[in-house]
Amino acid sequence: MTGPPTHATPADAAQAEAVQLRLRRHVRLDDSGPAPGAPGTVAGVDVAYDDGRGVVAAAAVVLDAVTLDVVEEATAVGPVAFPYVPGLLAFRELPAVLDALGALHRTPDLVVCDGYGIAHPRGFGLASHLGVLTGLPAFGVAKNPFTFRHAPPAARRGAHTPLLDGDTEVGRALRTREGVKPVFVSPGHRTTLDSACAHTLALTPAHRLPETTRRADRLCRAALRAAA
DNA sequence: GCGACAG
DNA sequence: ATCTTGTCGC
Repeated sequence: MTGPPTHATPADAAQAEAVQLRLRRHVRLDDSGPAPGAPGTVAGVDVAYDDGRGVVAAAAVVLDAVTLDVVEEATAVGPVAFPYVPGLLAFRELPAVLDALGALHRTPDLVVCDGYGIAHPRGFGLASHLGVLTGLPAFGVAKNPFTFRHAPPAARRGAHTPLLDGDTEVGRALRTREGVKPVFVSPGHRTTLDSACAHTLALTPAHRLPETTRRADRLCRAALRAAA
C-alpha cells in the first residue's frame, strides 16, 4: 500500500531521512500551478524561534498575486519538534507552518518558502516537503547558496546563473535588485524553475526578498513576542 | 579525520 | 535562526 504522507515527527535523523526518501517520489515539477502574472493568491510562510523556551511561531500571509495586497494572515505557536540539522529543516519548521496554513480561511494558489525545494541533499527540501504534504504548488527562495555552486549573475535585476549540484541545475541564483546579492530559487512542487523565478521577480518590486517572505517574517516574529 | 552546512 | 548600535544611503 502507498499510505498517506506522514505528519508525525521522526524520532531521529535516520528516520527523518527515510521519510524524505519515501515522500520525494510524490514531487511533480510541472506547470499545474498558477502562471506568473495570472490572477490569484500567493502565500508566504516563515518561522521564528525562542530556543531558550523551545517555542516556535509560524506565520502564513496570503497576498493578491497581482497587487501584492495582503488578503489574509494566520499564525500558529507550538513547541519546537526537531533540532536544526542541515538537510532536515522541514521537520523543524513544517509542523508549525502547516498549522498556520490550516488556520487560513482560504487556500492559497501557491506557497513561497524560506529555504529550498529540490535543491537539497536528497532532492526534497522544505518547499518540496510542504508541497507534497499539502498538495499545493510551492517553491523556495533562500538567502544562501547552501552547499551548491554558482557563478555570480550579472548586476542587473533579473540576471541569473544556474545553481549546480554537480552538473545538474537544481535552482538558480537570481538577482532581484540591481547590484544586490542574489537570492537562490528552486522549485518545490507543481512548478518549474522558470516559473518559480518569474514568480520571484513578480514578488520583488522593491526589495531583495519576496514580499511574501518579508511579510511572513515580520508576522511570525510578532507572534513569537506575543506568545511570551 | 576536518570542515561545510537552507533556517 | 539568534545575539546586537549606530550609520550610510535611497
